[in-house]
Amino acid sequence: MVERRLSWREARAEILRRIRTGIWPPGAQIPYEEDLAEEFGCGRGLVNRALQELAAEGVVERKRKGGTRVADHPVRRPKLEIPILRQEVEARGGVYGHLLLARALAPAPLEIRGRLKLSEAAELLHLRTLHLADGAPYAYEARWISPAGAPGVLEADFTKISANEWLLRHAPYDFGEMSIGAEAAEAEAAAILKAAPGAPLLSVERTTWRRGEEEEPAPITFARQLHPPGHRLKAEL
Amino acid sequence: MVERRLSWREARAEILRRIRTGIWPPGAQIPYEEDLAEEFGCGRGLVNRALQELAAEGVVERKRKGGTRVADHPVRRPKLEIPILRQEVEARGGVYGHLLLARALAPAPLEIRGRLKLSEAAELLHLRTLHLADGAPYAYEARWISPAGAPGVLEADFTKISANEWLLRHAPYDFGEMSIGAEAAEAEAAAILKAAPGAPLLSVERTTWRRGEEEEPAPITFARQLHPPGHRLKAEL
DNA sequence: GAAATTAATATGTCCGCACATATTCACCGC
DNA sequence: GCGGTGAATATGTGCGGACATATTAATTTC
Repeated sequence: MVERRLSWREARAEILRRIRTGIWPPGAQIPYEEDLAEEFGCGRGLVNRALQELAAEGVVERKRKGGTRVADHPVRRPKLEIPILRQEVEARGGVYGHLLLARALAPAPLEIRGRLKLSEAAELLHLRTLHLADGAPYAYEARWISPAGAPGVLEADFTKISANEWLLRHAPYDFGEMSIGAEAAEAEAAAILKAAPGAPLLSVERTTWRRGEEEEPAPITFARQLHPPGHRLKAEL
Repeated sequence: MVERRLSWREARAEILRRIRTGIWPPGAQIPYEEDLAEEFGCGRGLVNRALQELAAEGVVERKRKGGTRVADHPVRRPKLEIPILRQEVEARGGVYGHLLLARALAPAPLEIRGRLKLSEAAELLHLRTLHLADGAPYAYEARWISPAGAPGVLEADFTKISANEWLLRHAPYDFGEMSIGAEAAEAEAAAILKAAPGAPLLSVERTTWRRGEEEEPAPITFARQLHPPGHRLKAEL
């Protein structure tokens, strides 16, 4: 039971607490909005808002007539902090820099075509960039960009602005995927990152698409960033 | 300009569109709620709701008196998928299992004390567990649990239920951190995970706390999971 | 008894209003 | 000028009511 009159944020917190502590276990039916509103001493609107947020987060499932129930797997979605390299570096008080090591327009390798879900073998812009923090290697990036998904990309000068930032500005994506793993440094990456060959590198891959008006989603870019040994990504739970 | 009367979801989408397409560039001031409400043909409440969601996502920044402006770096927070091993395994259609390799009550090592921000050298429950997917090594976990933060933990039988799930059920956390990196397999981990010594392992560390009523937050647990080579974490952008 | 219709119900959406709260800005006295 | 004071203002929160919509349950009809 609750004593005070709750705000909608407090109501959400209280509901979440009851789910987390097992008072309302997964699959259980939650009291109706009106009943909760009465218990919490607030209007139905506030309970509705709280429950809608929880539903959006995947904690509960709601159906008209049939009420609200706790999701089978109440999800906790950790939020990864800033995946944009420049911000990552500057947030730590470092000076960001980048070097364009290679630039080429070439047919997409098979692996990349798969990542971007490209049916035909289109020509892609391929870039290799070294990102620096305070002059030290921070990430070695291999990137493929679809000129169809990012108009104007062939004219851009990526020695001045990083591909990451250019794309963010000129070809914003609608959705994408990210994948994180550990890889052994092969010779080239080891040399560039000043790591020992075979050293464990953190690998971060990103693929992004743009959703057309009524067409099929168009791939924009695929990028793989390799971080030197010791690098860690942080997230909040 | 907009023709139809918009719902709050449509309003949010329209505002997001204007930001993404650069009509309202980063740093720009957004019209006031009332003006937008008039343009969208809806009440201020709906515009308020739309803008609040965008503010919660970090797309815009709002201040009382001073209005709403587009964030300098309209943030995209990738959502990591299910970090709970059992669900991770079962979602891929695998059979989950786990083996308790070691259990001991011992004073906290210095490194762990630092992670949990423990001032005194309290005794912690230390566990080493091998998580399995279809019988194959999936993750090798080293975990320290504070009996103070997780009452009853000393009586739990972790051969039957994994520490992860026991904690989720009996000592839910309020907040925590997560850190992801790549490490070379030392001898013990390599043997247990059936990997070559020195092979690149994905390391996932989690620390969780519970927020007391009015007291200081109490640490619950710190866990480090090492995944065999090739393992990748997925996230949506 | 099966199928179609109707009623009941819980959530979804929205409005108009009111008041709280934080911040800015103009004004005032010195 | 300079610091303090108070009004103006945009957002934050909340209520109560209304109607829409989807789904289930009950009822009627064949």
